[in-house]
Amino acid sequence: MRVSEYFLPTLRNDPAEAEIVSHRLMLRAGMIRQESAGIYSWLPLGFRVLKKIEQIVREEQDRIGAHEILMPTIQSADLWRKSGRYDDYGKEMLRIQDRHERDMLFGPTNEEMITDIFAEHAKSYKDAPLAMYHIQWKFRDEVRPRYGVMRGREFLMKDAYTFDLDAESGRHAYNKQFIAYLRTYARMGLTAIPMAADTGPIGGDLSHEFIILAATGESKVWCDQALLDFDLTNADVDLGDRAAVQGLIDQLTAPYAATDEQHDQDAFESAVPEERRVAEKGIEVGHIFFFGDKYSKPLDAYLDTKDGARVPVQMGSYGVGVSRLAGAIIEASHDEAGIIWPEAVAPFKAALINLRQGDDGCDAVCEDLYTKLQAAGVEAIYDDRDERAGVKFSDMDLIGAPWQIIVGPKGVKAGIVELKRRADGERDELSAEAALAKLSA
RNA sequence: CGGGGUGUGGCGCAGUCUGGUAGCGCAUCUGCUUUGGGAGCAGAGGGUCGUUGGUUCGAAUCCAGCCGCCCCGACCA
Repeated sequence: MRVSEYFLPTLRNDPAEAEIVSHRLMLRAGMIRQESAGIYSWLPLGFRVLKKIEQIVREEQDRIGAHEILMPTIQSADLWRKSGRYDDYGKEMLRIQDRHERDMLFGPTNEEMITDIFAEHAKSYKDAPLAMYHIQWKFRDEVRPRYGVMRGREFLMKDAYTFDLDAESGRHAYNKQFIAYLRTYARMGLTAIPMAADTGPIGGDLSHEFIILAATGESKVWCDQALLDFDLTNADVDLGDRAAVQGLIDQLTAPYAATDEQHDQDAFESAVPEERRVAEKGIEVGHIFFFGDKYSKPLDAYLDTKDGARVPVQMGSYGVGVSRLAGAIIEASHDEAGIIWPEAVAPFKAALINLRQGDDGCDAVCEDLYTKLQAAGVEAIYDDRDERAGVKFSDMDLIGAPWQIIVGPKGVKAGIVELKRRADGERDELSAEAALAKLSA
């Protein structure tokens, strides 16, 4: 992408309304624009990141056998009256009427709808187990939206739902999601800690939330360092083997982990040796629930068993705040100059900086490199604007591509370019070919 | 929902107390000079001062209502 042809409205000053760092940086980097309280447009740069995050979430859901669907944002009130949540949900639910004065709502979540979908077609034990998910915009009319996309009213969420014949099988579905969640966050360069959680208004008896560590996080967390050291991406477990999966879950839930509400300092100190005690702040980026027949009974989702009985399907639901993650990742990874994207979610892997636009030598090297980067499949943003070096450095640091290739007149004469790693500022001087080879590797 | 703040060109702000017809920095456009960390000079364009009503010869400024947005708390992906 050429910056000269892109829509990248970076800001030099912090917008007054943005308090926390991710909100400030997202606005300054031209990722989002606020439309009203808690509602944002995603501009080209931000949208690229959102899509990257979404894709990782999608791949990990697919990997555990969940099927992607897409349900509407607008739902009928009748469905919610059946579950009783039309009244229970309160003012957080945005209620609307269509032209026939039928009660509708902008979905805050989709348990009712998907249960209804499942119930219509699934009739026997042969139809379970089943897992489906969608990635769709939700609306929750928060009392106080804040912190940019971290607590928006309209937000993008992945919500998955599992359907099983019995609780044991349901537990296995829950466990697979648990593993998928940890893998999802790990792939984004995040350390996520699973915490036993309250089930809240969704109900049920088994629930975990996933918290990523960030100094600016909202909640305090205490846990055993062992949880941070555990490398799940290397844990090669057969997802079909219930006992093996349960073993892994037991291993991941055994160490101490708690947020403010449940934290018990004495228990923490007796359970965790001093050198392994972690007390930090975090951001909730996912929440999973197993709630059995809470929705299947009222919405009439029953399955015939082999021996002719009729049982309510056992369900779980699993949410990931996709748009929130964009902010959360920035909270976890930035410096004074701007965002430092983990490679997996970076809008561009490399920023090609031409320090002397219009200089024949610099232009030639940059154009050649840009073409070759594209050919090699390296997502690059080429700052080809007629701007001073300082402006380009600042903007490219701000938008946070993991790598910068800096091409200046002196280097061009000597046959070298500079490769700078955004995270730590480390620079290498090398030939353009070598830089290309390193980035394509 | 309680408490506190705020609204003035795209962004950041001054002006409001003490009423006299809108200003600064950055950004934008033009020209020249510059060119490895947000350049210099010269010129130009851009604002119903959130909104409605009131007071007044005259309102960004005073008064009243409404709206938007932000922060703190209680509540949440």
